[in-house]
Amino acid sequence: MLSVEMYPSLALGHQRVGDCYYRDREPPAHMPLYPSSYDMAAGAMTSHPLAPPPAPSEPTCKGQQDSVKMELENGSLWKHFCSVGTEMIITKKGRRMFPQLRVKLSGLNPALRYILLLDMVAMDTSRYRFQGDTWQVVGGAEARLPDRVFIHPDSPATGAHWQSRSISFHRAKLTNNTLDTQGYIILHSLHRYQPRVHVIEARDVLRWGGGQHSFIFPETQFLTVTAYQNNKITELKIQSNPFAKGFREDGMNSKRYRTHRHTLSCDPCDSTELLSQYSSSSSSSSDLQSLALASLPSLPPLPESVCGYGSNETPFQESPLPEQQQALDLVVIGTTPLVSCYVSVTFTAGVNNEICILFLPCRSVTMSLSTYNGTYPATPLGSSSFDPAPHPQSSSSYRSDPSISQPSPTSTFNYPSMATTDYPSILSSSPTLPSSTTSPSLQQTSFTYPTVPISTSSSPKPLLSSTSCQSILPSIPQQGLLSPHTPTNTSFPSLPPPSCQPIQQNGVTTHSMLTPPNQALQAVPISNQTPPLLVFNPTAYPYPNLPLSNVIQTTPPSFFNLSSPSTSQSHPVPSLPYSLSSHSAPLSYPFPSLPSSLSSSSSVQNWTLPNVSSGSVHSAVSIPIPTQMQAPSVGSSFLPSSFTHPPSSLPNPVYQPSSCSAIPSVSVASFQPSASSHIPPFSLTNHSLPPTTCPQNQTTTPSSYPPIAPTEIGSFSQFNSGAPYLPEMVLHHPSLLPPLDPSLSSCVSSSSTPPALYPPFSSYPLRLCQDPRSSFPIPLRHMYRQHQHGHTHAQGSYLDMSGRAVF
DNA sequence: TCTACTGGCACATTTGAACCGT
DNA sequence: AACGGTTCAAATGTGCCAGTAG
Repeated sequence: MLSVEMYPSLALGHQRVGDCYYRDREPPAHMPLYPSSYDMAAGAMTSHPLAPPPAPSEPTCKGQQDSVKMELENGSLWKHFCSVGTEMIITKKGRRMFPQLRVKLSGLNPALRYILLLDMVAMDTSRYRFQGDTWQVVGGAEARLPDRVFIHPDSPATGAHWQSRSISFHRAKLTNNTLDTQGYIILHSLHRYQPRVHVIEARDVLRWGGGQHSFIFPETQFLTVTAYQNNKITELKIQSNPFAKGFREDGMNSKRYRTHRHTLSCDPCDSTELLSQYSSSSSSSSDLQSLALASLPSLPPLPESVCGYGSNETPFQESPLPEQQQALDLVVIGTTPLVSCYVSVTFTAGVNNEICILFLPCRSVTMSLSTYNGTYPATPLGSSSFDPAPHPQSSSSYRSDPSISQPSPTSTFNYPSMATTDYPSILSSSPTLPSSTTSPSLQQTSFTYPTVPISTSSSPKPLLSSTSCQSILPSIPQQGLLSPHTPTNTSFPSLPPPSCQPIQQNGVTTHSMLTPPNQALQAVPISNQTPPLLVFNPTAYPYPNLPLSNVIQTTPPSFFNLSSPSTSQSHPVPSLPYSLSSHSAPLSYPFPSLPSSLSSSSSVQNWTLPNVSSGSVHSAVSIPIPTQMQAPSVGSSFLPSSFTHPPSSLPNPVYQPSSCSAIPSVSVASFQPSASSHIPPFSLTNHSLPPTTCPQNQTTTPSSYPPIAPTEIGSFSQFNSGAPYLPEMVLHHPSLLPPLDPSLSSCVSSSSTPPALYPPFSSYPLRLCQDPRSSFPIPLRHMYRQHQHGHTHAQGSYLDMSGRAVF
């Protein structure tokens, strides 16, 4: 299955934004771009600012670690929108994004499989309002919502597949329905978000956790709205989106036409005739409409395009790859095409001491990394988990370009005009977890949330001064030279430096996403250059047979492969019975990590859905975690009530999944791919990580880790037999990973272990949803539709990660 | 009263089944 | 019977707008 555990880093959710860097930048480049709202909130709550992480060191294998690059194909369109202020409609039923996120990948290993994910990162903790033609901060952000991730329907697919076509996330939908059951990405209205794309190496259908590359495109950030606020955006959308052709000036549903529709003096039949004259021609409807409208003397000439690109661009092109050809042999594991499923996985290591897997019905291809904690909002901050005060610095990321926007006394919010040069898209080109304490990806741990003055003022504050880049940094050493470790000051200078690329938000050193490439965060054109990799430390560990570019492996391959003597005994893991054909659509994949009774496809298909009302999840699969890693009190089963959400006092709960406590549980022991051509039962041998492998102490190189006896992976040609995966490679940056409670793990008991700033992390369930329409050998759209129209949830209710019934 | 949100509407596009001819 | 092309209807996507709720 999409073992979530296979993708622990994702479980981090928004907080991962901090690990996103412009890899082509030098040291300052790895400063976190944006802390998620969650991060911000967490930071605001904590009274124990994290110590700055060690100064990043130059990766020894820089350049080798990763050459994965991602380009935003429709970047020009995005930039147009960004220059105006991109708004995305969100509805209860879900709304697609436009412009759609269409990217091009390169640098992947053609033989390896990758999973592409899309998620949204809250850019700040503010709520906005469109006033006076500008966006202004009007208060604090809403409570954190369930983190959901959209899995590209092609996932998993080989690198060759991804690189051979443009990758479109046009099927991703945004919703403001917090109770959404379709798996759409849930967002708050009037909030700012930044789309983020993850490329995760999927070693096989059941295991994720290879190198992870996260990308963001600054120009793709947007504000969510339920109705367009800025007319310019509306015009842009109408001009650019084929679905909105009817609203174009030459369309039959245009304002102009509507206005005149009932007042037209001309005989409607005339227009009809005009249209009929061309009805048989190849003229587009727009052309016909134009002709029809042309007959209306009261209408002025119709502009071709508001921005000049609307007519030339084909913004709504589908991915070259027909959906039916797309492969999706990932999400369906354990079910038939007729039975799409939700997979909810919970990381409970350290607390519940087990990993629970929920198989739940679903109809979309999204994965929810439910780190949402319904109780989380209740924080020491008061009524809001977020700092209600508008953070000038938070908006600084939207630093307006003086050359583009006129200074406004009201400090209007202006999106920056995008530079002609593409921004580096890579935020985080690195393994999910840094293997070294110097890993840039851990920069987020440098978030030293200053005690931001909580303003209760209801007066709207300017989102951003159009004349200056606001930063909370008292002083920025130098443009582009601000170290991510620069001590932060809790004070917020009213007058930020004239220009500041590095922006610190709530103490989080970051860069303006809108920073022109030629500045501190100067980006290298994506298309032509391979930005230097700032990401990782040589301590990254290569997967077997992975090219050096992909060697960084800091993420446990899979939580599902938790090795534990007890686990192996109680839940024999069947060997993978299938080969990973590129686009095979597994109709019934036995679930290796499941008890034998549940491993069969039939069992999975008939899986009983959790009964929310009863407070128990019947379909949950609990995988005990090694005792030594267990928290003092561990639940024996996955129960809704067992979700131990981080206390509101947690400094930064979002990091918990990465906590040392979680890693040991993942104890990669069973993930030793070998040269052997068959897949043996997952070894459940518990490979306790020696103290030396403790993330906190991790400064050693891969070579320092004795290879673990490789296990046969099977027919995965991509797996190099010669390079066994080293579980110990899963390292954690001390500053990033919340140290385990000393009592929980010996590895954290060392003197070098920083004080435990985080309580044992709670569960971080992952919910996977599949869109049956994608890549199945047989058409599923019809079935999908039937489900949709039924408005019924025959699958039953299921428990969201927050413990509440979703449906 | 204002703001944000919702649902219905009309229009356009997409999708897939049905039909037809080879 | 199989295949390919065309047609058509339904589903879906989109912005607009009136109404509603807070």
